[in-house]
Amino acid sequence: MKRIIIAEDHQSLIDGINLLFEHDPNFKIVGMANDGEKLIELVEEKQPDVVLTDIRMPKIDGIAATRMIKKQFPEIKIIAFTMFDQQEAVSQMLSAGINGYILKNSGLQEVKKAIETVLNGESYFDAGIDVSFLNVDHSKQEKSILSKTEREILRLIGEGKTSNEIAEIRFCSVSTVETHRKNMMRKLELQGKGELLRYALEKKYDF
Amino acid sequence: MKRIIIAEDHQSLIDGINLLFEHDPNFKIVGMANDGEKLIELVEEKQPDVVLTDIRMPKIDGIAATRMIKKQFPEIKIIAFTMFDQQEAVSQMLSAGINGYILKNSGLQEVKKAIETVLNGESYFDAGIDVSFLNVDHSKQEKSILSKTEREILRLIGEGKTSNEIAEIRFCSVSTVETHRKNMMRKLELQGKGELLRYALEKKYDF
DNA sequence: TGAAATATACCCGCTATCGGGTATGCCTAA
DNA sequence: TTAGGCATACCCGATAGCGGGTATATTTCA
Repeated sequence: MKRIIIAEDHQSLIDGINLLFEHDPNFKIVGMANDGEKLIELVEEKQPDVVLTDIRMPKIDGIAATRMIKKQFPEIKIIAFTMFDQQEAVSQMLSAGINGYILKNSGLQEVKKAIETVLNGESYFDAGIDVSFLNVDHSKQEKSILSKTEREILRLIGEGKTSNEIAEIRFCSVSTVETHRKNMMRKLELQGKGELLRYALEKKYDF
Repeated sequence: MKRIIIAEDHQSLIDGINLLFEHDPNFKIVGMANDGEKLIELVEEKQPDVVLTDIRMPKIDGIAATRMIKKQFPEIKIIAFTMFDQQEAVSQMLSAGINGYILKNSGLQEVKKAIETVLNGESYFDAGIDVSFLNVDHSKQEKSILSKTEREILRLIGEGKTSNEIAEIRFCSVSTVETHRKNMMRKLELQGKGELLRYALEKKYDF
């Protein structure tokens, strides 16, 4: 009998998955969390076979939670259950050591299939996920590594701060902030007005 | 035996609700839709006792769908099932003639309770909803949610398109796009250069 | 040691976005 | 019937963000 923990901030969805496994002797839901912090606590306490987790959650997000769990319990299988089908989310989750990835607009049978597959030692990826980029993307990520200051500024950009505000926060000139912006854009091969903000928001789980 | 139709773009949630009523002789799910258009068709065909609907859905949103259904079949009870607890959404839904309003981060028991309550002729509002404004703010409900065109443009903003590109895509003037931008910023009470992009990115998975 | 990366700061110029308007025709809800 | 929301489109002015530079001091590491 395989033990499962679910982390998901919509209780209605947790209830649904609960019902799915209620009368199945092969699986048992041993814990449910509405945020990442609770998830970590539960995993440490119960040490389940499989974790099903959302990405966007209060307190600790799914990517950070996955990293923490995989570090402590590498044998626990983790499946991301989310509405994101963005490449960024998928690749971040992959680097965090995820075993499967399913989308919420798939049915619950997909959930069951994913759990069975990862317990079998294989990976499971929803058909709706574009995995074609996985071969290409690896080389591109190595040559664009931001420095500490750049990441700090990128984080502030992601928080909605303007260059002016960032300069004030960091006690430096606006020119310096702008230079860092430009250097980041060059490194990340971005172009256009909002692209750095977009990048900051999409990558914000890296910090 | 009461007949229910569900409209919701996350199949997993539909499956969960389905499981909830599967072994209950008092209720029967007679239809499921993944968008508003399908919902209208289904309601006309099946004429259920209760409709459970999301607000943001493809093609026709829940508010418009509710208006259409209530116009044709005023006796059908409609419950909004959504993650929005914004006053605008609640008041729009109220004026559309909704009978109940529950949030997705409530449990499935809440769903059952809501359905039973509205079938009893009463209204049901989730405890998580701020209804305090209903008595006070009745005149002030002009803070509506975004229109169809506005949402379309917001989606394109979220995809990184500039106003110029959006104008080309939609075969309209740049001025029009800019006006919609400004109207959205007014409605959403946003200010500052990147805020609309930020909003678009943060909300884009909620559709 | 010396090249490369990093952090700091400035220059000029461009333009998309934003904050104010105004306007007109259409459609719907009260 | 009529007020209000909606979609369309324009005006002006301000400015933050970007593109393309240059410059210098420090740190890192091969």
